[in-house]
Amino acid sequence: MPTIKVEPDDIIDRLMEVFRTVGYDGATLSKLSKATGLQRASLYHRFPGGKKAMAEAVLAHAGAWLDTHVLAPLTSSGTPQARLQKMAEALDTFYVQGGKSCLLDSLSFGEGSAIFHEHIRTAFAHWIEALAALVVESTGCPTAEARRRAEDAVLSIQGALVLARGTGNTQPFQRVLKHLPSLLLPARRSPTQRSP
Amino acid sequence: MPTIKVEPDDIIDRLMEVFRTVGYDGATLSKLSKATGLQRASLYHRFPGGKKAMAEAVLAHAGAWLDTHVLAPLTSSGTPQARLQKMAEALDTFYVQGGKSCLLDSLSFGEGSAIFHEHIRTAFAHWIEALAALVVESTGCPTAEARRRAEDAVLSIQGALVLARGTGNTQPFQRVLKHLPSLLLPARRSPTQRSP
DNA sequence: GTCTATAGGAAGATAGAC
DNA sequence: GTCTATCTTCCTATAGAC
Repeated sequence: MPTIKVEPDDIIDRLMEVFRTVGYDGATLSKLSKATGLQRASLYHRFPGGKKAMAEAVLAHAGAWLDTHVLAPLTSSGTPQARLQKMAEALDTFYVQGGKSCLLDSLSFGEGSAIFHEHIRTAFAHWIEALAALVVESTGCPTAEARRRAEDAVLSIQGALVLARGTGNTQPFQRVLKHLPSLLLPARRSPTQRSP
Repeated sequence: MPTIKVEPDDIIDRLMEVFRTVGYDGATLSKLSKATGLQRASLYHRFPGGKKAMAEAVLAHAGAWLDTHVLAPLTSSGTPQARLQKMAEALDTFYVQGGKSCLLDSLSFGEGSAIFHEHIRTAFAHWIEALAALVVESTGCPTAEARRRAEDAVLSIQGALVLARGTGNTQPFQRVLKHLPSLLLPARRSPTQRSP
């Protein structure tokens, strides 16, 4: 146990950087090797399950991060605005001001879609449920309406990341983060009703 | 010239189905061959530039579709609501009620990101500009505000597709399409100002 | 214009030395 | 725990018959 343990989190972070940038099919062992500084065989020593196991470890790491930095703040004490603010700050860091893609998007194409579909599905579900619960608790609005707003929030974040990747413009992402409170906790008038 | 011409649009459609589902890196010649019913060599006969040329043809085809079914209706005559309705119907068809992904998303990962970035960037730009022009023309609001609303519209569509692919739930996509008029042409009150 | 056959290389994965 | 060397499979792309 006195042997120096090479931080596995560093490795995971570097693997994640590859998967979120090029997707599952694009993440070749060569790229993963280069990104981590480890030879292919060394990666197989740490992840006997190969590339699939690496992506699963990355997804698990991101899931834990979601729990800690997004879901936990949403259910903490403090005003709803403060809790959303915590989440927004965490997302801003995780997505590097909108410049990095979401694994839930990049891993849902190609071979990854079949392998990780259940994991991706539950990640979205937990995120939406936590936001909807906050909306219900804070506004007392019906659960169906709260769920719609929560879906809109998550969808806006994901869309802003797609737009940022496609255009190089991260302003929409910043704007979405900033307007999360007004989207989720509007002062009055049901957003389902629109003017004549 | 009397030789029967095998519809190239059918081929393009089948190629597009592969690229939008698995991305550029995931689109192997085997999958493209199986999807089109043509052997690899036959695909190279039609697309001497190989896989890259196939994806470019698909992207050009989608770009032409965008011009015809999205951009043209937006600049046509008729009420703004009617024009947005035309666009929404076209998008609903193109994305198969939210069940299919957008090429601008799937082709922006991995090797495709470098190859198609400029094409993707301009596609987003034209789409947003056309929507912003409609907003300015219809509401007379400042161009900066119109552009924000246009970005929000595109971003919501993209995010809804990501969410649909991740969760299997296409209701948010349907809701986004339905609420495009209220998002882009709200009756009153600037959306940048939120209540105290 | 389509096919079979194949070249040449990169993919994921493993064996075994150190 | 990391490495070099290697295996097998699959990849993109081409040659040439029909």
